[in-house]
Amino acid sequence: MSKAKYIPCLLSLFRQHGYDGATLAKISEATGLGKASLYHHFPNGKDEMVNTVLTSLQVFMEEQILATLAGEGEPLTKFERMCDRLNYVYENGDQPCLFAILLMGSARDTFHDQVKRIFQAWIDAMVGVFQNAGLDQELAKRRAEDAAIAIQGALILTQGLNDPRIFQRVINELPQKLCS
Amino acid sequence: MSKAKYIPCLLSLFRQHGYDGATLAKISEATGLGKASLYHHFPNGKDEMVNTVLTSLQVFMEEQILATLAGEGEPLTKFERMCDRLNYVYENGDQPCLFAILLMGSARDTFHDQVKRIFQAWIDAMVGVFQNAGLDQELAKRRAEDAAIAIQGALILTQGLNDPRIFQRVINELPQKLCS
DNA sequence: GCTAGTGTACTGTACGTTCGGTCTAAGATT
DNA sequence: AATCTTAGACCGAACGTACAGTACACTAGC
Repeated sequence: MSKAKYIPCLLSLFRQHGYDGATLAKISEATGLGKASLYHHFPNGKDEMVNTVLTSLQVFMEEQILATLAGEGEPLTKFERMCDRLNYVYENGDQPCLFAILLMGSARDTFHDQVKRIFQAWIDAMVGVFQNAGLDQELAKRRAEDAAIAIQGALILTQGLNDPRIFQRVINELPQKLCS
Repeated sequence: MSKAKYIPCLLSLFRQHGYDGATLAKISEATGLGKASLYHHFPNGKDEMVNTVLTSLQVFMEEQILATLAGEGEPLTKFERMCDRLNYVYENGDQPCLFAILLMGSARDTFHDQVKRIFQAWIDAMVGVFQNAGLDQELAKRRAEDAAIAIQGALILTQGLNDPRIFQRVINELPQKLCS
């Protein structure tokens, strides 16, 4: 499955231009592959490219974040690790969230279900941490949602104001905030 | 300026389909105007339609939210009013934020500056409230940013999970949270 | 000689935009 | 009062372009 080779490039393109803005011409230029080659690797076209990237992000989350949250350790340590990994995917706030992008373009219908599952799994994993720490279910759910809200909101505002310091501040403060 | 007549319809379309997804064909169908008639009202095409909607949202914010924040009254009352107005524009969380949509499509470059100004003005207005209440500048800025983050993040998560209760909870809790 | 991968040239479609014009209603002219 | 003029709202049909996607012959490496 040599598709993996093109994931970073595709991710970057979809984040920069959105689903509709990332045309096959741009993808062809960025990957260095002719259209025919793109369709050789991704027979189902653009949607398959997005799906591949989306799945790789899902795997990253499961292996790097959900696994940590579900594993052994202090809640604070887990959330620090989570924020470190989020900081890595979003490149210190320089990159927008592909999930949000897909939710806001014409491809919403196609990918909404998958995005929903990813969001839900992430929140559920955080809820687990809070419940293990003794919080009741309602409070655990609220805190987990608030964490996701803070990350997503920070990414939007960082994009809107063109100021990565906003994302960095949120990422730095979040672990403490969640454990207080 | 009969353009105003079509703003609600256009806003709805751009929020539902995004900039690229809202094609002239769909706009024509939704407004009941032929494509050529659309160009009679908006000689500069789609960009002018977006700009008209964007400007009307800016005016709404200035008149309904920024004016309140800058006026007389208790901070808590001001933020309650702000959240009430936000709840109205976003239709209880059913509608996504047009600013975020424009930041994430292929039209980012065209509208980024205007969106940035709107975000900045909103945050500045909130900073003013906090400073009037005696908070130092740094803390005021952080809290104002956190408010915007909470709103934007809640909208994303509400869209992603298809659960307006998330937005409603954030809107309900926000005024108290900002004043504590 | 087979196969994964590629380049070129092409297809049909859907896009934003423009053209040329009709219809209506209100004012002005006779 | 009847006719002419004008301006704005409107629209069907078409334009050129750029899109996603395809056909097919070719090549390099096994």
